[in-house]
Amino acid sequence: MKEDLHILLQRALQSLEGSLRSGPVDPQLIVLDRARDSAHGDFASNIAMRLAKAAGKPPRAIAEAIIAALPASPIVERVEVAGAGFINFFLAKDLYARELVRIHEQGEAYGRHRPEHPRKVLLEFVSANPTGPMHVGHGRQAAFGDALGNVLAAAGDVVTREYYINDAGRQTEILAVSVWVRYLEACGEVLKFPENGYRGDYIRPVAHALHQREGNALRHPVTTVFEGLPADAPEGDKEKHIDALIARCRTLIGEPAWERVLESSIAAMLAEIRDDLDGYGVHYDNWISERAFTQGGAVDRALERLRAKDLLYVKDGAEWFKATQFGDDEDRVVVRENGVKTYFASDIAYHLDKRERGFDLLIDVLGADHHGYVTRVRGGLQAFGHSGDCLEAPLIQLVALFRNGVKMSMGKREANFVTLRQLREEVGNDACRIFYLMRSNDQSLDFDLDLAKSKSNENPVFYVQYAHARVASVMKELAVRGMEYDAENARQIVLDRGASLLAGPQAEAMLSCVSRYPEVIRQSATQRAPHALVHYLRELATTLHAFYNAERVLVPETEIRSARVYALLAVQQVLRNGLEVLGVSAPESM
RNA sequence: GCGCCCGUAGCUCAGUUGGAUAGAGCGCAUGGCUACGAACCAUGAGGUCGGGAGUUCGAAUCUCUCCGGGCGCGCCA
Repeated sequence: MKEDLHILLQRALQSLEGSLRSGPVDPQLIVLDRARDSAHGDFASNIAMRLAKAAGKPPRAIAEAIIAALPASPIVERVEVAGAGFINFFLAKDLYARELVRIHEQGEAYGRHRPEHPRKVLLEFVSANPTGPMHVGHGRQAAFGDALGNVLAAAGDVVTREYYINDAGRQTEILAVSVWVRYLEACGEVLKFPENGYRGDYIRPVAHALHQREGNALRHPVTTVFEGLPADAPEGDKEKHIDALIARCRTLIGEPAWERVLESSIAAMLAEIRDDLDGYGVHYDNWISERAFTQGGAVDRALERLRAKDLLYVKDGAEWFKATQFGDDEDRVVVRENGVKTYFASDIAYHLDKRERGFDLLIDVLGADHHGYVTRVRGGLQAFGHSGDCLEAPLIQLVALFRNGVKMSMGKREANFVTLRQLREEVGNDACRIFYLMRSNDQSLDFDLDLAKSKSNENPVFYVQYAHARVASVMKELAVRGMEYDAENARQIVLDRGASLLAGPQAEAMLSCVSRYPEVIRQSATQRAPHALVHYLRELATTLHAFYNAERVLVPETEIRSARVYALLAVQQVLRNGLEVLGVSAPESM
């Protein structure tokens, strides 16, 4: 609807190029918005005001000229100049009724855009370390990433979802040693658990499984294990302590056994994460293992290329990347003094690989605490000649969980924290997702458990789902009463007399709102803002509820009934499409 | 100290390529079920858009500055 109008405006401006003294007008410049006040018509454009300065003419004069140059079209009833130079479009009355027909014809595809040359987008999100279960912060990232992927796909991008498994590096070694220490306990040893280990209960089953497989083969007396290690916190340094413990473990049990512990621990954590995401309805196209990626030599090759470009140098025994050349605050280490490559090194290679796989746009959904990291990764891409713009990193602000009005602690190394699974089981997937998605990603979120569970009106999921179910209920009632509804017949009635049959403030508001859906999808994609869709769906549900309360649907008059049912089914379709994009179910009854 | 995010109605928040009278939900007040689901609807009260300055036809939106809150600033990931 909006696109048709946009084309008319473009044509008008093209024909005026000479007289406006402003040269060709970039179509991007043409802003066309829904009028907030119906007195201003259906759509309004401020293009005349934007051109006024360059053209050296008053906005209203330009507006008049544009209107005069506007090609005749059946969709436009009349056009006015208003205010400082707004061009207000009043559309043909039957246009909204015709849009209903379009919704019925396109069904699930309504609102989806099909550009000629779709972008290839790589969307990486969650990528939580496989060192424990996902927490409520990951839940927000998962909901956002998944919905954003759906929104982009609906807007016409080809989206690939990827999970990068951080299964290399120190954190996984800490995981393995945590499992081993719990294993020692399972063997009957009594000891003090390291401060910097993963102390969560989820470690214990992994340790018990290890005990079942290995028996006491990896058991060593506590005195041997801790003999001569640097002191743990609070007296000593917990980092030094755990690193020494890792080294001790590897010596005592041997490298082959260490590898078994490491791999089985990671596999167990990863299985739980995949299971969690699966249960949450989040599915990936690719799972990329950092270890496999590194072992394939990709990181070494990337570093070699950087050396060849003279973008690495050695200082203090470590090798550094000249990140400052690309806007970072300081240069960054890629190879540590001990010869081990940093996570950043593999991330450079990984992002380079994404581009070399042919993706136009890379999106990393990150927790807000990673914001300082983005510049250097972008710098890595720029070092290989890629534009910095090809990487975007929407930051997801923190989630604070409240129960009974009390904020709950969330550290992964703490014994007790609320997992995503617990949250889902407590409040349900749908409420969970909507709650996460209704706020802008750069707004921190207080997740009130009691509120999400209470089925109160403050949780819009019920409101929107109820609107959807309500239409289903009307259809059931129609059948119960034995009333006639023929879709083809209704279509013809709406095409012929839709504007008059669906008149009245509530019907008009509903029809106008439902026709906005394609615009909302586009805007939501452009702004990387799934929450805009949540707000829209709530608004659409409002117009449906208002219409339902104002007008009786199942009336004896066939034409009126058909038109109203036809309209409700169209709104229901759009609600379903929108909920689908958000990853929320659209129930027939509640 | 530096960087990023946030500050809008009593509460939680929408509103960013600058546009017409700043919106929604909750809460509060009042009203609506003997006909399709009242998990709903209708009406109303409620604002110096954190403060100040600037840019211009026009600023919640852009710039500067100050205040307040959150998060980062590792040879961790």
